[in-house]
Amino acid sequence: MSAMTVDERSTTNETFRWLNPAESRTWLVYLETTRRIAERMHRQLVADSAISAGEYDILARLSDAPERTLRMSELATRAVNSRSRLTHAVARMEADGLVLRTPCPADGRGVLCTLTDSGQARLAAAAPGHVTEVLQMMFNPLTPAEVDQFGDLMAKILQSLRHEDTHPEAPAVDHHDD
Amino acid sequence: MSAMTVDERSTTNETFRWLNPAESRTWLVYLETTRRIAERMHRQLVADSAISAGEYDILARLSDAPERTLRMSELATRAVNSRSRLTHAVARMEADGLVLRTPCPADGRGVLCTLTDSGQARLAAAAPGHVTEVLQMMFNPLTPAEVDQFGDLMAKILQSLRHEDTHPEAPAVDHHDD
DNA sequence: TAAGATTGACTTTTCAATCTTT
DNA sequence: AAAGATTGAAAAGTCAATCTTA
Repeated sequence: MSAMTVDERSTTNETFRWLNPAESRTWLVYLETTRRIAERMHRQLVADSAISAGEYDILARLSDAPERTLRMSELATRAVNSRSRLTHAVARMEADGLVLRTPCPADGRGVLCTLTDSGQARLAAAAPGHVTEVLQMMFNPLTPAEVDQFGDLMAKILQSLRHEDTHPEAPAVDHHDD
Repeated sequence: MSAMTVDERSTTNETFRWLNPAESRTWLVYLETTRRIAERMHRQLVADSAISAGEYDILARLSDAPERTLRMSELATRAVNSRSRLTHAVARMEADGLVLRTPCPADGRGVLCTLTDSGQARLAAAAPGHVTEVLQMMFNPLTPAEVDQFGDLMAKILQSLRHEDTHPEAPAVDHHDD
């Protein structure tokens, strides 16, 4: 994705600029690394436990929730995003007996999604292999100090992403030179 | 995806362990951050330029290649992965006039994929908006030193990933305590 | 009217053949 | 037989309604 290097800046308005070499290199490494990690994570889960990465995520969120239960909207926010994708995914998982849906007593519009014993068992069977893969992919190559550094940098980016999602149109750049 | 916390270690063999708190935190931040970045990148491209992130990637790889041309297998490796996904995607893009396929003269099995002028124009139109989004998402919140740090950490992980893909079954852990 | 969730149509991806050339 | 690429059917995801309750 390095057609940052297309030299066409005629559509520019305002203070547009391209990526500098350091940014470009970091961005390319970022793209390849994240793509590979997602791919390997998914493959390992499917091969060893017959669940997709998205399904694992859903099971994990439910497992951590009180009563192993979460409202669909909450689950969508925490796990996969997209309401309708979650509905489709949960419908498939319910057919497989991994989760269970019940009307929400407190709010007639809501639906509660609960992890079944079977779902919990599937998660428990999948978790060690998944964690081993995560360790091998991401943490074995890093020292403890680097693990923290990496987390800090990611957190800094994430904070900015969340901020921009909450306050759209707010550029969030520091303009100390105008 | 924090069902690293499932306390079931019976399926363990060898020297299995769970993530420690620092690793767990970094992993969760990593997952949310990368998911958000991929999502925003894709949305911005579709909204502003009517192309998907995957299509942008294909256009960009071709644009950087000599003669704006790459063999399908090479393009698959560099861009999207999966042979058949690339075939389907390129078929759609060819129908839209963005790329062109021709038999490979050197190897009768191969197929060359070439970026058309129309495809180049589409890429040029999309690139500034895309780069602006990348800057805003990833680089505005970081100092130049942090950009390098981040790139270095990612590169370290990537190197290990590539190594494991090349040498399967080689754990690549340092066992300085046995 | 808005929020929560679902539905169905359409698009994209995956997976397992298949076909051709080396 | 193996590599490069394609195909078509099945699975998953997206998007724009739709339905129900607050």
